Amino acid sequence: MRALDRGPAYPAGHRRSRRGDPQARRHLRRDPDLGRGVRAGGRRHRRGHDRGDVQARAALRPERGSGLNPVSRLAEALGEIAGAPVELERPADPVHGDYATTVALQRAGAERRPPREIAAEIAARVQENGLVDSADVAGPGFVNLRVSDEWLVDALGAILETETFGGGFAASPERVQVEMVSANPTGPLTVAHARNGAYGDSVARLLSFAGDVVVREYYYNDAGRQMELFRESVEAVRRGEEPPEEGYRGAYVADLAAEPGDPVPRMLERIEATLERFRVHFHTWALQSELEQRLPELLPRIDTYEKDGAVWARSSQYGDEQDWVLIRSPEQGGRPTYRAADVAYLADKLGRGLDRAIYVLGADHHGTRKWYAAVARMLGYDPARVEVLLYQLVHLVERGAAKRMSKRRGDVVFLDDFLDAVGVDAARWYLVARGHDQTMEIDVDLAAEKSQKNPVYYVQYAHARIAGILRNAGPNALAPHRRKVDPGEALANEERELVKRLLEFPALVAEATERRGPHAIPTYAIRVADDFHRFYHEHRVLESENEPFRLGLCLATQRVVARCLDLIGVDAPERM
RNA sequence: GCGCCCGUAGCUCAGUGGACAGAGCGGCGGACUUCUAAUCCGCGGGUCGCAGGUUCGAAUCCUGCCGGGCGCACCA
Repeated sequence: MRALDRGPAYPAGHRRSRRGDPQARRHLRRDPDLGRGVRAGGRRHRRGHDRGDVQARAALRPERGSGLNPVSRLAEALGEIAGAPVELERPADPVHGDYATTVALQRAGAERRPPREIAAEIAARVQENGLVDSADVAGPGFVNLRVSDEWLVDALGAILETETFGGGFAASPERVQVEMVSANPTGPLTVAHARNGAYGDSVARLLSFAGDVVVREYYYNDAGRQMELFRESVEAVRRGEEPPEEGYRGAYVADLAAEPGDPVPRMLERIEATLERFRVHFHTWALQSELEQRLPELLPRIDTYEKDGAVWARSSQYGDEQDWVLIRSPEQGGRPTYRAADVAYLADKLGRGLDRAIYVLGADHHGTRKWYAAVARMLGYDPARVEVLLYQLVHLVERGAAKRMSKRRGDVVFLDDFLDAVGVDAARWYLVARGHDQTMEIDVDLAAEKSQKNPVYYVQYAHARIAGILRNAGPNALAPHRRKVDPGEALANEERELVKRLLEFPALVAEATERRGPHAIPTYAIRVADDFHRFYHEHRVLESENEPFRLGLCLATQRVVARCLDLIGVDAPERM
């Protein structure tokens, strides 16, 4: 059993490290996970409320595990009849029934009996039991099931029982930190960073929905060579000179040069504003310079040695491919490398009561996977507590030709411009709808046009249509007594399909979370919208025979659609 | 050379052991006196990179090859 009432996850020194910065504002942040404002700094606040948060969440979570999920319940009941765990799937072809199981095929080998024979026995017993309308054997040994209208009506009732249908499935809730974006403040965020944010934030939202307590953190190097180059570049422009060879250029550098003072705080401010606009809300910001101050205390904790005047981590003995320099030799300046800060950072994360530290990194950093695991081992922590999530890179295409992004040349598509062109909803949808292991192409020319064809509007429209129906139904239509679903006649095909679609949600969202694959959510949301639009087209809701049932169906659909959209950071509009 | 990821319809992509492989976009043709037509219905389109293997069953798992992306720093 994991302790949930440990001390605060964040010591004061790390809550908000930009104090002293001109723009280290202490704004009250809206925290989507904890459902209330959380001050971005201050230990007292957190200590007083953390435990309560977890318990409040637990109380909001009527659905633990598979207990109340109708499909799981059916599978469990079938499992008892079959004498083996049963998984239900939805056959692609409707003639194969509502649900199917391959349990007979799987057991045939061990039992040394023909699968169809086993399937026939199971089907017969299920039929007798009255759990389903019909159970048939098909093909090599599938058991195809058709559920009754009553079962579907009850199932819809179960969906409507809780607004968090499908959530709260974490086996043992954890304190998780998701560190993402973490771009150095040497320029505005680009669409490449946006993929990081869209992906990482959706994973964070999934974990939160599962029941974990999630904190989003942004880490940046405020002291390294890149920052020097950035400041030098701005200074050069101010003097009317060319930026250094390896420096930064582009219109934004000129803009920063036009105003006096350190450009870094202004850059950070812009980054933060862009992220807020992109609906990625950070709780904490970590600085490399602060972590470096703790090196004297932390480095002795790990396995190091000196060679050629530098201090090395013996990471090759802990699972990495090689050893790495932590402190440069005096000839090279004697400063710590970023890997030294990595050590301090991970020690800090895992030492402050976090169960799991998640890094969201572009595929060009895949080499650091073994490094982080090695650091965890060197520090004496279980490497399973460190998770590195990789996403493939974003390529830009312009006029059919690949465009190489380089921030230094200013040859990029900034996230702000991308959002101006396509809107936040379309951008977030687009960036998370592809599998994270898939390289992604963004056609700069078609970005704006594409937005009108983005399936996100199809899904949002389903939500808005339902909102319209519920508005017209009036405030009393959904009072509990009227939601008692009670179809006056046999359910129509479109109604059955829609209920079954909604019932897929718990398993789908759990798998998406498990696999860290939020792209399954938009794919599913399209299916839900599909089924709803078809239903809508065929049947009237208001003033129909089945109005109570259909209103319940609409409400349940609206909630699932809204949940899907929220999980990927997209708005669910009431009108379109 | 070594490591990670990817090759599925014209294009962008779903589909990590099940039944004839799917969607969007693009093309063609239909449907609104109605709770929103940003919708619905129909048609066309694929040697799932190639070759073996495992399995009752493979786009999916294993091996090898071909093609593409990304890494392999006293840069971050």
